[in-house]
Amino acid sequence: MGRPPCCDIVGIKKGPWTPEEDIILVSYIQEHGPGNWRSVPTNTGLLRCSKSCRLRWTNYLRPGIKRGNFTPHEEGMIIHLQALLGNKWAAIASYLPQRTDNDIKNYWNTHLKKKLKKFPSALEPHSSTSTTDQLVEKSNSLEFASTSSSSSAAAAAAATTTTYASSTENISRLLQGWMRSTPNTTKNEDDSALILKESGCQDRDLISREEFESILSFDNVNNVSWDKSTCESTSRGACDDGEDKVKIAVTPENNKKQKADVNTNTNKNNNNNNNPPLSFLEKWLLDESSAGQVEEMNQMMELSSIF
DNA sequence: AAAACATACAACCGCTCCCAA
DNA sequence: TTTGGGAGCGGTTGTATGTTT
Repeated sequence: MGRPPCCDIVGIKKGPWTPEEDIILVSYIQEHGPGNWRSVPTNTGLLRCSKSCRLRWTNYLRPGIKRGNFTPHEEGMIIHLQALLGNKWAAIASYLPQRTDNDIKNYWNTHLKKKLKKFPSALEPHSSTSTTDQLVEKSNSLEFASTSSSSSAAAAAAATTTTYASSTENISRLLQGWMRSTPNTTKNEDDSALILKESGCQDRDLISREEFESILSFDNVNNVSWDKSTCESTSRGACDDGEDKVKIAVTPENNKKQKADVNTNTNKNNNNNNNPPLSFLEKWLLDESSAGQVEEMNQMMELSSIF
């Protein structure tokens, strides 16, 4: 005689979440933090089961979730990680922290499975050797590049965003303020420079104000603003007021710290998700053709649809 | 213009795992 | 050691939206 599933309880609401429910859930988590999902419905008055609340948070409302099209590099990562790990979507998602396991799973089922059926060569192994540091460097720079290149796609997506979607974006914006005030977020200028470096910025790179702010705000740097003093201290460079651009410079100290942080994150990932050793992944991650291969596949797909 | 079909993705369901009592 | 409950994961479904006929 087991108890009935929580979702079978009479009075529990199912189906799409309303903006009002989202706000209630977000404000509750803002106050108490995620976790103890069992108590969320009773404490908030939401007519949802705990599972539904957790799912809504992790797959949709959680800050830092990247929406919109997957980049060729992300595609490549998913394809290779799927080949390596199988349908372990949570484990795969740990390598793509901005994507949810649900998103990756959906993308695999709707896009990649079909593509791979047509072009199984995308799974062929590639060889290369390099250090873990190089892996991280490349991974980060690819991430940065994809963020920039996907801006037009993001803009297009934003143009077609529904009223409801807009409201969830507003919730996300509210959450950014919360994230900045939570512990363990990056707070000082050294860390800001580090984030810029981690985002793929090189010494003396000239990046736009938009990029500068998006990189830093995404990584929860407190009170990032676009003024000369911030630019100078944050990026160890200088604002070009006329051009609205900032010159990035990264000190050797930051490189040192980056290594330490990267190691911490790597260990964390491995501990939490039983991920495979990095040495295997670095082989293909560092392979330039990994992303290119997917692009090539996309081109072939386009051609095949024409003929 | 409308119906039929295809696609994308949010959400649900059922199962397993983990942990505390 | 066993057991019950909570959390997390992967598979699947339902529905909204877009595209084609």
